[in-house]
Amino acid sequence: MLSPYGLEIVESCLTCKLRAERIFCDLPNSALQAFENIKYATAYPKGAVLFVEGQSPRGIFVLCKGRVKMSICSTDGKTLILKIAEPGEVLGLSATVSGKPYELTAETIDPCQVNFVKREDFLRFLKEHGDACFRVAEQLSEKYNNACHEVRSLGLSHSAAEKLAKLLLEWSTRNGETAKQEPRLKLALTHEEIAQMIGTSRETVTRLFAELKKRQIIQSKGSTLMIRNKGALRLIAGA
Amino acid sequence: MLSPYGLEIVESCLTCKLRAERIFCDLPNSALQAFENIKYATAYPKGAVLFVEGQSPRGIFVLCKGRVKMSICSTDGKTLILKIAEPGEVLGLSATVSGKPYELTAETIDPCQVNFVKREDFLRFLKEHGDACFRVAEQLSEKYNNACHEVRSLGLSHSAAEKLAKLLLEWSTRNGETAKQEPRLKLALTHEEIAQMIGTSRETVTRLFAELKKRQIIQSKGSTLMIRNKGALRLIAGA
DNA sequence: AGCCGGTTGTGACCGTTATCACACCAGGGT
DNA sequence: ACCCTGGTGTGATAACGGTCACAACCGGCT
Repeated sequence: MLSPYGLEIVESCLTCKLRAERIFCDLPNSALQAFENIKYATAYPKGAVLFVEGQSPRGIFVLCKGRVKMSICSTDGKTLILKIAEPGEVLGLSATVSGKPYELTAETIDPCQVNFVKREDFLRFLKEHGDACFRVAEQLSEKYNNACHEVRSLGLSHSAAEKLAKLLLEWSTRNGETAKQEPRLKLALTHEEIAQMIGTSRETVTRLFAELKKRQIIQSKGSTLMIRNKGALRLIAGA
Repeated sequence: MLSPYGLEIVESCLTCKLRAERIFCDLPNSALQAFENIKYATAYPKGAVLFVEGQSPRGIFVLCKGRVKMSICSTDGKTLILKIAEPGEVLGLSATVSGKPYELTAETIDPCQVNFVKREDFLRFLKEHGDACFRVAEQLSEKYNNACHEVRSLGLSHSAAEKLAKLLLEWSTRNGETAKQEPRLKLALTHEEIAQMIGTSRETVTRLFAELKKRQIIQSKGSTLMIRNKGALRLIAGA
């Protein structure tokens, strides 16, 4: 079957082939069946806003397909991207558990498939399924861990160069490029967005990239970026 | 009874008078009894290190009395204080749940009473007590929320002045001084430590305080600080 | 009293980076 | 071909804040 935004919808969690790899989805069948009954399978186009920071929590969004930009934003319009969520992640979890407002804004950057669960339903589900509750704790730990990394990067770096280098190195540890001498990665974000990820200005990012290219540390063709000198990059990252 | 560091030890969680006010301690009696059996009541002097970031998790530390400084630290020795933990908080929780290394360092800044629970015991306890598991999720949400605030402050502020103003305003919302026109607060930290909380240098903090005093926004006698112009402070904080 | 360590105050200097202001260059639509 | 829009390169300028270097201060100790 084909959905609105050119997505093939996975109808049921029970038959989802991606289950085993995911932290949250991989539950015993009884719990999964219960989950099945309270979830709403939905799809969003690129650029859709799932929730906005400050809203009181309506429920959780389990991301099945596509990527979602998680950000905070100041009164004067400056935006900071905390992370790009990947399939398998549960969005809005901490707010839904605690009842406090969403602390982030979630905006799709691909067409996305999402399972939504209303807050009351979800809380009831947790009370009834202890094992799911533990998974939630695990997911929250994961998120906390992430946030700590962000704090470390933002708070302990001396320069924008350091933060950019850290980001590139982190990206290069994905997609099985970890071990490679000269890892490649797809630059899926604009300079503006990268700037928002490391808390600096767009111009600075552009200049830093130019600098890195001049020093032969990176190289790019099209949207593919190749790290030619991992050592030098690590040096800049301050480790 | 009197303990090593001049602390009066609360022997049992079951009779602890502080229970009701605390998020984690307030559990049904059956769970609390089980908790009682696996916890070790311990006491630490001021300056003791409960755990260090990067260590693999030995277990959780429930803080009953005293304050604990939670910080991260870079390779070159720079320190960033994320928060000062107060009684009732559970330290090392996310690492213990996920099994990943502690992401923070915990150091007592008062004589402290702490209930320690070994990781295996704690995980078993969680499996057997669904309601406790939910409390853990709540605590983790709380911590995540905190971390997000830290990220916001570090990442979206334009200046050190802004961050300091935010910190002072946050402090002033404690101790029931919230509503007051000219809230007072005890300055329990040195300029150095304040600097580490907002990710700036000690000298900058000193200069900022001088500036604020000159502009009659704050006033201090001894270790007591009085906010004389909340409006102006809020303006500096950018809200 | 005198000495000490830790803390606070202050000046000078200089690097990093935000900001503004453009030029430039795709790609898409008409 | 044209324009537009959104992304990218690059210079000039100013300010914020880190760092170094001291002086001043304030307990506590002997």
